[in-house]
Amino acid sequence: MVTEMDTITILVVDDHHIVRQGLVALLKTVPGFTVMAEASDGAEAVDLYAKHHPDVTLMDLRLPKLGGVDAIARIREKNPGARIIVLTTFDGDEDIFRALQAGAKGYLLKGMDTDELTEAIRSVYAGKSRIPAVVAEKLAERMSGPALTTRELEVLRLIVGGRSNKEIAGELFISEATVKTHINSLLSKLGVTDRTQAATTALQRGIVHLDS
Amino acid sequence: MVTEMDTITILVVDDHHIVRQGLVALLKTVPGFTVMAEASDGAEAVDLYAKHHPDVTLMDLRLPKLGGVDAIARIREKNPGARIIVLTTFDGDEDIFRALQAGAKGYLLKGMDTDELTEAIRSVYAGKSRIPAVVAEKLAERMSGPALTTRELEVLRLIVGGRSNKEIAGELFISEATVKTHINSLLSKLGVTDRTQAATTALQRGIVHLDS
DNA sequence: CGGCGTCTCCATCTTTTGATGGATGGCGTC
DNA sequence: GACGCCATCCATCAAAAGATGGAGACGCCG
Repeated sequence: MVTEMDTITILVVDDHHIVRQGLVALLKTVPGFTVMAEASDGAEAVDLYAKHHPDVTLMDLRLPKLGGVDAIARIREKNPGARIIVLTTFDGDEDIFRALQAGAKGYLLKGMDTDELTEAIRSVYAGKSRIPAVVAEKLAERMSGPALTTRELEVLRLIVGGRSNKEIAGELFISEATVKTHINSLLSKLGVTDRTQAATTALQRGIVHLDS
Repeated sequence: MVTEMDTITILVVDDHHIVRQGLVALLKTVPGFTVMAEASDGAEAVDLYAKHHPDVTLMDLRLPKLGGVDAIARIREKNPGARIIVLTTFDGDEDIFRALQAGAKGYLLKGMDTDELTEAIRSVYAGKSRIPAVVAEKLAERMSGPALTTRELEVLRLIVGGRSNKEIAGELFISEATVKTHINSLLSKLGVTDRTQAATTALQRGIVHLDS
């Protein structure tokens, strides 16, 4: 139960200065919310969490130095009760999934209005978790397929990297035939029929990222 | 020349509520800047520009209804003197290029600090254009290669869409052999060796987008 | 006009890719 | 330990993709 008197302390984590400003400005208008700290990368987020122990943390996933997912994991490692809301411009399902695995309690899309944001913060603060319908849907879709094995993921990453089967075989020290087997199973797991589709859907679903 | 007395009126265009708030909050702290209007999509941006004629427009490229590039083009069609700064989280070179083609005078990345932002606004207001080094570099890189033809672009889009050569041939009413020719030339223009690389670099360079 | 560039189109040959079927070894459960 | 389960590995064969060389159509400029 949250009384009118309580003030919810918040840590904001985002590498974009403008977004941080936006969140602070937005949250300042809501009575009962206090932004107690701001971090611009994952490592700083971990430090600031340890120092301030905010009630709720709003965290972007794409962060320099230490990724959002890892930051969440580290924070919750030492503070299992940490209430963290992921706030991102839709990166793809896989990131959502991993963030929730790592212990995020909510997942919000930038571009939501103030009401949605404040309501989510209050919900999560109250111990509930909060996943918007769009996200839940994507999540369910992702769940449908079986998970890729470690090897399959490695191969997939190399495919997205533009390597040929021969090159993949060389880099993984396996035969080209084996590479094909892995490709075959990952193709069927992803529900596609060739490597190009595998690459694009992997990117779309956020299973791998283009490092630009 | 800008005197101390002048106030620069600004139109902010971004579909993310939070980003708009951030910009407004940020700009409010700078004396001489006035955010006179905010738009959340391209169509609204065009309308509000016509209504207010701001000195400078800050515009995101990824917008609902009417894309940022098109919005820039429409605004400058009627107002050739319009000073527009693109403000985006790096979408890929092609978008930068098209935005500048459409008449954008500056290109900023979200995540820049207040000084860079204000300086860019003042520069553009003064009639100069302002492209950060990172962006200029990418732009030069893009310029290096020859442009894809209309047909090649169509084929490329279908490749990214996961179509086979046979399917592409069917959709474009040409023979499969012809498809291969187009692919061959676009491969060399993109500087890659197969369709998967073509797909990923096309996405990376923002030549095509995954519509998710 | 004549030549030049370029976009479009097509056929043949080689390489790569993907489909299929099957073998090995680890790991947990009963 | 015996069993199934699954990840990993491999070989063979058909299909798709890519390299190469070349032809006709069109606009542009000297």
